Amino acid sequence: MSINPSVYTLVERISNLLRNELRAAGGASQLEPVHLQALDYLDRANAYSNTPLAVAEYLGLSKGNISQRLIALEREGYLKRGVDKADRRISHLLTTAKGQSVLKSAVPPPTWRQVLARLPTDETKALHEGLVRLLRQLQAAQGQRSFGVCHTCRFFLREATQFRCGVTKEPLAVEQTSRICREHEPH
Amino acid sequence: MSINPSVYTLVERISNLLRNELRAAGGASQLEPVHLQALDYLDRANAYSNTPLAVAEYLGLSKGNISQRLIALEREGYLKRGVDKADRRISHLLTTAKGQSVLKSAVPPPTWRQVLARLPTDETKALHEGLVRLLRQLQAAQGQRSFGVCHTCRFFLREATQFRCGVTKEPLAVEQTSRICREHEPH
DNA sequence: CAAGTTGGTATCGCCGCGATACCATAAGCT
DNA sequence: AGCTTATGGTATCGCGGCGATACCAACTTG
Repeated sequence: MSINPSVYTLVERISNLLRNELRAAGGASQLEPVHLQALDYLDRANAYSNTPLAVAEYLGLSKGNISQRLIALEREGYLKRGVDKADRRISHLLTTAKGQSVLKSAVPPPTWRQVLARLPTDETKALHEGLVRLLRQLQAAQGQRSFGVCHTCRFFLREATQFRCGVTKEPLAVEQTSRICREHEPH
Repeated sequence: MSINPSVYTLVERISNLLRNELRAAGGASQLEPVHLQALDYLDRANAYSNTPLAVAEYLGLSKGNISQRLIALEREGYLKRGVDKADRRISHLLTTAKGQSVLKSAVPPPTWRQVLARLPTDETKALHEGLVRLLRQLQAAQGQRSFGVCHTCRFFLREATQFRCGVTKEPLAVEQTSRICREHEPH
C-alpha cells in the first residue's frame, strides 16, 4: 500500500480528475481547461507577469498556442488588453468582470472546493508542504521558472519605508507583493 | 503562504508539469499522454479490468474516444487483444513486450522518477497519505469508481486456503490481488 | 422469443497543440 | 548614426485528441 498506488500514480489520477472537472466546469461558458487556467493565472499575476509569454511559460505550452487562446478570450470579453508603456511589443492582459465571474464559479471546480474545504486542517497542511516540495523539485529539475510571490523570492527587498524588487529595482505596491511573479526565484 | 499557493493551485501546476512531461516522454514513440496512461493502466489492471470500457472509466474519457486510442495502440503493436470466453462482446487488452518497453522508459517520466526517488521517505509517506485521502474524497464526490487493489477492497475475502472476490465469487490468484480492479470499493 | 441492455466501433466536427514562418519593436555593436 | 541580433507576439498549417451521435453485436430479462 505504500508502494501501490505510488505517489506518481496518485498524482496522475488526481490530475485526470481535475482535468475532467475543469472541462465540465467550463462547458457552460464554452471554455476549455486551458482557457480557465490562463484566466486564473492572469487574475493572480502581478504587473510584470500578465503577458502572453508569461502565460505560456506558466502553463508550459507554446507561445503560438497561448497567443491564440488569449485572442479568443479577449474576443469573448473575458480579457482586456493593454500595451506596455515602455516596450510597445508587450501586451498586458487584465481579467474583466465577466472573466472574474466565470472564474468564481468554475475554478476551483465545485467538487474540489467542497472536498478541499472538508479536509482536516492538519492534513491539508501536510499535503500542502509535500506538494510545495514536489513542485519546486520538479521545476528545478527541468529548469522552469517557479512563479511564486514576492515573500518567497530571493530578490525581494524589505526596506525601511517600503518593499522593492531586486530584479527591476522598482519599489513594490503592497498589493502587488501577493501576486504571482514571472521573475520569482525561491531562496 | 498557507493560502497562496493553495493546495488546489499546487495540484493544478503539478498536473500541468506532468502532462507536459508525458507529452515529451511519449514524443519519441509518437504516443500522446492518453496513450501512455491507457497503456500503464492496462499493464497494471487485473483480468476483470483490462477492457476498453474500464480504461475509459479509469481515465474519465468517453468510451468512443478510448476505443479509437486502443485501436491505434493495437495497430502499432503496443497491445494485443483477446476475446472474453464467457461474453464475446468483451475485449481483453494485454500489453506486449513493446508496450512494456515504452512504459519502462516513459512512465513515470524520467524527471519524476528522479525527483520522487530523492524525496525524503517521511515526507513521501505524508504526501502519499494526503493524496490518497484527496483522491478518495474526490472520487466519492463525483460517484466514480475507486480502482483500487484487492487488499483495500470491502469485497475482498480472506478464506482459509485462498483469497476470494466477493463480487464475482471466484477464487483469486495471488498475483491478481495486487492489480487494479474496476469493481473495487474502499472500506 | 421479443424487448431492452450493455460492450464496443464508426464517423463527424470542433479545437487544442506544436512547428514554422513571419512581423514589429527593442537592444547591442562598431 | 546605422546594422545586426534578440525578443514579444501573431498567422497559418497539419495532426490528432475529444465528445456526441448513431450504430452493431452479443447478452439478459420478461
